[in-house]
Amino acid sequence: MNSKTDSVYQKIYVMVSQIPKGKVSTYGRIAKLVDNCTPRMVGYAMAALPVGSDIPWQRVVNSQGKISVRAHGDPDELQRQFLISEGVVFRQTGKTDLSRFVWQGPKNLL
DNA sequence: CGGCTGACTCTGG
DNA sequence: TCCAGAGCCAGCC
Repeated sequence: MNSKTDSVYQKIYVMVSQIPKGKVSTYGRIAKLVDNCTPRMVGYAMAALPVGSDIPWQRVVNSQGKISVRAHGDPDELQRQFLISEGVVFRQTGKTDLSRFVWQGPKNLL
């Protein structure tokens, strides 16, 4: 991986792409997986994604296990539908069970 | 080079 | 449990 040619955003996109179906991850967790990255950077990187991108941005939620509302792009309810169709269960509070669906990271694959 | 933008997290009340 | 404020940094004009 040429991290020198890849921007921080690109690293984030690659990391998000590693999230398996039926699992979710948080901005903060992705940030810890990516070197020199902060939770905001992850959010900003997602915000820069075009609609219908190859990146499973839908599997990224905030630390509360809830879907963050965005100004542009796909609506939050669409993101919720995507996760539900993947097997992720949402509580009536609008939050998902992170202790059950959160992606522990690539180390789990090693 | 300077200013604007933005899908967050943490802490305290 | 919910709400407000502060900290934070890469991209793109």
